This record gives sequence, C-alpha cells and structure tokens, in this order.
Amino acid sequence: MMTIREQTADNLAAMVRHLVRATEPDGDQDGLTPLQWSALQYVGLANGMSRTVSGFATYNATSKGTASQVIKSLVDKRLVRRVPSRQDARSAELVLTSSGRKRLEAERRNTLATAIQALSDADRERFGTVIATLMNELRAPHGRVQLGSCHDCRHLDAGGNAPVCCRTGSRLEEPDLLALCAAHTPIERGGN
Amino acid sequence: MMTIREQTADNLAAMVRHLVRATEPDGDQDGLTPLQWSALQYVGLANGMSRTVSGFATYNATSKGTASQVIKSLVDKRLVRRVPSRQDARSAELVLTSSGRKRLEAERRNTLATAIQALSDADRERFGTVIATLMNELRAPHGRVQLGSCHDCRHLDAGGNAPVCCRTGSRLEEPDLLALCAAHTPIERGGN
DNA sequence: TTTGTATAGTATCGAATCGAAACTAATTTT
DNA sequence: AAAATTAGTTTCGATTCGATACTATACAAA
Repeated sequence: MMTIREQTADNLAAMVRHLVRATEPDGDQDGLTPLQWSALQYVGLANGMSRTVSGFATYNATSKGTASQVIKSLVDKRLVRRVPSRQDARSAELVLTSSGRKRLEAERRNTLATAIQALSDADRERFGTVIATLMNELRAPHGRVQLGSCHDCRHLDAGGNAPVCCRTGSRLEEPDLLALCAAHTPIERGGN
Repeated sequence: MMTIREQTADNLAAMVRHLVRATEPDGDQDGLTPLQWSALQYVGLANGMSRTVSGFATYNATSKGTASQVIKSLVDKRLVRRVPSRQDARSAELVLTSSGRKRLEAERRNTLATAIQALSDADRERFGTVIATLMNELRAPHGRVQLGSCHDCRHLDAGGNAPVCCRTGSRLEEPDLLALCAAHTPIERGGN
C-alpha cells in the first residue's frame, strides 16, 4: 500500500485557518470581543508609524469604519491612548496604556504566539521564512501592503550610527526595529 | 549595529493571522459570505465521517447553531447536499453538488491554498511539519479534537489489503486518505 | 426492558459585528 | 488656489453569531 507523506496544499491552508480560529479568545471572555483582542494585540505589536487606525484596518482586512469603532471602544475602556501625531494633524499614534499592557500579558497563554514560541529555534526560523514567502506571494494579487519588520525592509538605512527608516526619515529605536510595520517592503523582491 | 534575523513569535502569529484574514474572499462577492465559503471549503476537504455539521463546527470553532445555519444556507443554494447516514439516523453526511464543486474551483485563485501550493516541495513539507507541531501543542490546552489526515493517524490500520480506520471500521478509499479528518489522533504523541 | 445520559442537529432571539456611504479636516499635487 | 488624496469619524442597516432551549436518536447500565 502506498504511504502518503505530505499534506496537500488545501489541507495545510485549512489547518492554518483552523489554528487561527481556534486560538482566538472565546467570545467576550473577560469583556473583550475577538475583534477588540485583535486590535489590542496589534497596538501592542506594531511600530510607531503603523500604530494607527488605518494600520489596523490594513492588518485586519477590515474597513476603516470598523477599525475606527474598535479603537474607539478600546480608548473608552482605557486600554489604548491616542497621541496626536506631530507630523500629521489628522492622525494619532495609538499606544497601550499600562492597563492595556497588563490585559494583553494576562491573555498570552494559549494563544498562537505561545505555541510558536514553543517551537525549536530552527523550526521557528524556518517557519518565519515560509511565512515571509507566503506574504510575498499574496502581495501582488491582492495589491496589499506587506506586513513585516524592519530587518528585511528596503526602507532600512543602517548606514549611519543609528538605523533610520528612509521612508519616514525617523530614527528607529530598538523596539521599533522588531515591531510590525504596515509599510514594510521586502528587499530584493521589488514592490511599490 | 546589530542585525535582527528572526521574527518574534508574536510577530509571526500576527502575520499568520493576517494571512488568513487577508485571503478570505471579500464580503459577499459572488453571493457567498466568508462563513459560507469556509463551510463550502470544509465540505470539499473533509473525509466522509467528518463531513457533518458538528465536524464543521469543530473545524471552524463556532457553535453548532451557527454551523447548522450555514450548512442550511448552502443546502438551500444547492451547493451542498445532505446524505442521511446509514449508521446514525441523527446525522447526515454532507457532499458537494456539482455546482458546489464548480463554485469552489472558480474561487481557488488568490487563496492561501494557492500560495502554499506555489511553495517549493521542500518548503511545503517543512511547513507541514511545523503546522502539525503547532496543532499538537494547541491540542492539550484547548482540549480540542485534532485536525489531520489519515497518514499519521493512529487509527489507521494498513495491515490488510485495504487501509481501514480502526475507529469507525470503515474502509478508506483513496480520496479519504488524503482528506481532513476531525477525529484525527496523531501517532506517537498520545492523546485520547 | 426501562431509565438515564450523551450526541447530532435544529430553531429562535437578541446582541454584536461589520461594511457602505456620506462626511470633516488636513495634506499633497497640479 | 483648486483639485485630488488621505486619515479618520459617524450613522445606519443587514448579517452574523452565540446562548439557550429544544427534538430525536444512540448508547450504556441496571
């Protein structure tokens, strides 16, 4: 009898989907809905220039209206604060309040992130590579902005004594280097 | 200056989430809602004994009520048919109609599955391994049934001249060997 | 058999989600 | 300066979705 070694692409896609859905916090446990959780996590992960209403809308593939509503609800709950942007008076940078950060840490068990963290370093690195490839593939057909962090972004200018994003001209502090950026454009594969 | 090579676990989780959300068919394009698409795909992927209302509820991490509604809507649209189970009068096996299959094939562009298919064989295999590991990790804490296909299931009895699932006693035809099973229990890691 | 419990699925209702569209205000382009 | 973009908000209504309660079948035990 023949032995099947590999999952089909369709099965894998379904399993990924299942993983994501099954690890979303249930209903409004603890008072937050899934969408609110997603937004809170995003604010905790994205870098300064991406931590905006539009940034979340892109990340979560929802309309700006929906994004606006959710952020508002988080602000009302004092989990997130708005810091008016100095460069653009229309925009505000979203930051976690200490209470928001606590909430996020408290919920960190049993999430997909925890499972990924538990992978071996080698596995996690390979996983990261594949995810990056998938993001690249899906970029063109959907015309979406890529999500990624600065380390493989063509906007990163590490020439000076401090790393700089040549798109915004802003200096990149340590935490921002690791954070997710909604304007990410990977090196060597073109785009924009 | 230090160079960052790896994404953090949190970033990876967020990217996976983004991949899934961004590849869901938009709104009710073509008349199907995201939930309906998900259900249609599931019916197209799952094996005989898993192709049920409950199976979909498990897969999609929704309530049985919601699952029941969605399936009903697909039946009303003649995309899915119910075949009463012979072993269990309460249950019905769901099957794609030819129109359902067509709809599914037509939408297959730009999905996550397509992107995964485009990976190199090596990448896809590695990806599969990691996904399987993640599913295992998330199994215990959530107490959920594992999703997987027969090739690494402890219920598979390949001893005779035809492979058999020793849980249901049913013979496994070719397509079912590859399909997703909602009763999957992986070899060598225990469980159930 | 009967009784009890678990499971497959359906129906209903109300709250929450979510997107579309129309809008304001600031920014950039021509 | 006018026109076109972009960030974000608001309102409204359709849809989703889960909780709960329900029916019917299956299975287990006495």
